[in-house]
Amino acid sequence: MEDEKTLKTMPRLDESLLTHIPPFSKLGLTEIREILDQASSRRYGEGVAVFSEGGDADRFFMLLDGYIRVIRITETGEQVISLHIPSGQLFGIARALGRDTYPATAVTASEAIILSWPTSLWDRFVIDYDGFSTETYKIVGKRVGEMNMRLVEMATQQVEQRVANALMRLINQTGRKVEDGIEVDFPITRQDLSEMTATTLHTVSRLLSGWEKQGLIKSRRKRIVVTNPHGLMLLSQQR
Amino acid sequence: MEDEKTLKTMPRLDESLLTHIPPFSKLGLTEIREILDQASSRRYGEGVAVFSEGGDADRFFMLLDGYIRVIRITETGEQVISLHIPSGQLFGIARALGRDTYPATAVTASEAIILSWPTSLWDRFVIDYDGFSTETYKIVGKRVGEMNMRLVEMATQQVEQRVANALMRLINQTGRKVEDGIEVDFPITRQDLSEMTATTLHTVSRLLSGWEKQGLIKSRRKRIVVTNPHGLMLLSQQR
DNA sequence: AGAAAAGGTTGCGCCAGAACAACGTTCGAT
DNA sequence: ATCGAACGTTGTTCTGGCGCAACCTTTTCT
Repeated sequence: MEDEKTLKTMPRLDESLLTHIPPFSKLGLTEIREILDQASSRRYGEGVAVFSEGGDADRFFMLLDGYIRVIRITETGEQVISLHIPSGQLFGIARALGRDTYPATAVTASEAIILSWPTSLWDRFVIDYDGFSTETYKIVGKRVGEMNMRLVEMATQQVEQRVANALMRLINQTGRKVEDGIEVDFPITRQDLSEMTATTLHTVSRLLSGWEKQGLIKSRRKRIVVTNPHGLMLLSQQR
Repeated sequence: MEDEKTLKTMPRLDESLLTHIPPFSKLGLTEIREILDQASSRRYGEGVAVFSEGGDADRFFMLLDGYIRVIRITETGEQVISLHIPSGQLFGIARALGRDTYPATAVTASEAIILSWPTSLWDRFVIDYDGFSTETYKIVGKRVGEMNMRLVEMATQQVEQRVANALMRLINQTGRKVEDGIEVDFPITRQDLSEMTATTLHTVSRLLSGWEKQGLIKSRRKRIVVTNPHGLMLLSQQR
């Protein structure tokens, strides 16, 4: 769980890694080259903490491949998953929100490849690269919007709707087409889903069993395939 | 509820209005003068919508006096209060998050005096006034932090704790000292509190009655005085 | 291979708090 | 002063889903 910092600066990162990613997509190749030359790259195993709540926000990150879960832990030890980050997004950008410690913990939900830069470079990026700031805040805006949606959901919806919603969101954002439907693209347990929807793993298990009987999903250990997205959507909206 | 736009440009707004307010406090008097000269000022009655969810984000606002409630309304017509904004803060800054419509509705929780500028000036402010952007994002960061806290609360705490928390937050952020304690500085109903904490007005009423019997608070219609903040805090933390 | 750990299922009892209901109180309008 | 609307209280009933428990299945470790 401890992340021993083995930051290796890869001698040659391919420019094409970034050319289609929002905060960089408006930049020229030379600029992207500059940015990459200052980045560290690292592979993380599944379930590893990239940074921890309260820690010094000394670096910011870009997820090249894999998935990241942003979690918070309460005084009583319960976990709450506040966000999933798909590949191609910046995260740990405390600096952009005027913070100097990380407000939450980031854990890899699957194997991941992550670029990072020292936070001291943030201001330089903002100044030097046109559009970088604007594009970044669009991402922030989206995340704020998502959090807001979840707040409203938690305040007004029943457990079944919330879990259905969470699952829909997962397959929309991180779904991968498989033969009989769309599969959540990283290992996910009942417990994880319960921590995303403020319920217990038991309730999630019962719901998934029910849905499987209705032919909406198929699931095996840590894997969920949604075979009938439309049916699931109806569930998430009903009432 | 409809707000007929009677935007009057006040001939002389006092510079001292802004000199101690974060995004402006680092600016010189001439810069503040410039900013004020471009602002419209308006008084709003209680319970008036300043802008509405989904509406064109054509202006951004600064609350000079009073309180603003940021609400969202679900398909089924339920309200959820997602934020209270105290005087001295910017709001409706959709532009800062790369949005071109307002993501929520802002309603005055009390009489209010509000400055506003056309959104087109936002970029100009960011460019022209040093530190404006940074200070603004600190505010955004704080709000994101608050939303996150509420998410965790809703996911892990019982109703009693949530309501106690909400009340603590209200008196900390907007409290006004009165003879026998600290009073919430704007009219607030049981319904309002229930919309902040995802419960019903009945449950809130019962809780407040209980707390009053325990000597923690005193309340009359639309007014709540916390007479024993420490005791309330214990409640909000317990378990 | 065998054991242990992690993940998943299912049954059952219980209770916090929602839903429903009826009534009291305060405020503002005329 | 009267009336109606908004706000608040309190009693009773009912249920979603949590807590607890027992057990099964798959994966990982040695």
